[in-house]
Amino acid sequence: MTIGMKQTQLFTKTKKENPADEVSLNAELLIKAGFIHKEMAGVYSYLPLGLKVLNKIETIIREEMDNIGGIEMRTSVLQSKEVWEKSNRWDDKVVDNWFKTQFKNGGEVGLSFTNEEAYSNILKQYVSSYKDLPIYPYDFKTIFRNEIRSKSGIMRGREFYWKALYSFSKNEAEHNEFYEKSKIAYKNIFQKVGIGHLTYLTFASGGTFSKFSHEFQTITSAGEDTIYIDESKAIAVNKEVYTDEILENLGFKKENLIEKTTVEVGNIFSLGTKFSAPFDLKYKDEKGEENLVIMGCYGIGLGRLMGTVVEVLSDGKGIIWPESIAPFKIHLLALGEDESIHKEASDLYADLVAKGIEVLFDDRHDVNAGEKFADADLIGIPYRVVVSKRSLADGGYEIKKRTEEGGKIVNKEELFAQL
RNA sequence: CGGGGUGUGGUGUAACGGCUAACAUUCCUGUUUUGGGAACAGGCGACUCCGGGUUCGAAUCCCGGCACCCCGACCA
Repeated sequence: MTIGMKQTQLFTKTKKENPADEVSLNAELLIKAGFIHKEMAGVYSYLPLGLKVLNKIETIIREEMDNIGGIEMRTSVLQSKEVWEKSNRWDDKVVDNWFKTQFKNGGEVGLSFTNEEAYSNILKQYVSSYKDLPIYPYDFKTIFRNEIRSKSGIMRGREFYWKALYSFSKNEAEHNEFYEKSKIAYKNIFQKVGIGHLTYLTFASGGTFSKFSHEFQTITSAGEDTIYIDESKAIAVNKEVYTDEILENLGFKKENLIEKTTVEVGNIFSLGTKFSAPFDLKYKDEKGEENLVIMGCYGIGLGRLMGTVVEVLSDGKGIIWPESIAPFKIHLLALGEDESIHKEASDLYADLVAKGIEVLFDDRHDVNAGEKFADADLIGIPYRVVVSKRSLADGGYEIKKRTEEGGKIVNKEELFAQL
């Protein structure tokens, strides 16, 4: 992973004007600050700074998935028609948001919009005994959905990057045990990326094999969901299952619930045998009897998560990245054209990189202090360190948190002691 | 997919049916400046989304298409 980056090498530039074709805050800020580029409606490229953030989110998720037994792999983007016909999800009448294309010989092929079929099909080759289970493979992958209408910047795209884990268990009890573990892992993830205080485990409609699924919903006006939160229990109910009967079953009291607009940043789902049955995914138990594998799926959209963080954490000047997923820890600014200042800043940059501290170095010579400050605020790196004539006269460098107004002067030792 | 709106230099905007499509920003040159998008001077950059039509004349009006945005529907 890149530790240091010089701004003279970073080709992106900040913009003063909001893009005319974006309304959502996340898209406005991320485009102005140079994190993403809009290719078309619902399709964005990640520029160097944006990719840094995405990679950090990916690392956090990977750690949590590995912690609960996840094992990473990567399924193909091009998907076989035959495989999807087994679960009856190839037909456009069943799934209407497929992106499909053709081989030269005329055969049809799909661009993956989810992974249940791919995993079931692959694991059919490897799972045959109770000794093979449980297993928890997962993907980071680009997914395509032919949405009729995309919206909200990177919160809902036609192409997006996600993590999908699938659990393969011997029985319900084993499945439930993992399902509960996954809830904790998910909570950790949202906590780590800085939106834990706004994110609620939410009961949502389940499907064929379970009464409920669980969503992780983050409070933001940019969201599309409505949930009812019980603060005392720190859990919520999605509007789609908000009925008197269900509230009673779950032990919610209506008068304790607060309605909020939220965005679904993750969800976990019990699949039962919905896919293992059509794929004939079975194992032999200790008695030699065949049983269907019990499955679950666990998804997080990384772009949406990144967009949500921006929606939730920003001010009038720009983005405020949590340190955990900021593109860099430090934004080092050299002010003025004086070569001695740039030499000093350049040495400090080298020291920071040598210590493994991630730093974006604004080494531009011909840019005013005010413009550098404005850029730093917009980009939103947690610590700003200024090297200038004034700071050197005062005895060192000025360090300031993005969230604070004033900075303070520190020498090199004090600076490193803080980081 | 229903309804509404918008397409003009890289970006953001302006222009009555009528002069060489204007302004700001970005970018380039130079001078000055360097702690909150600084100043001055000069310069580059546009098939006004595409295709038709009306007109002496179209960025402007009409028709068709495409793209983008918003509301709704939809959303393993």
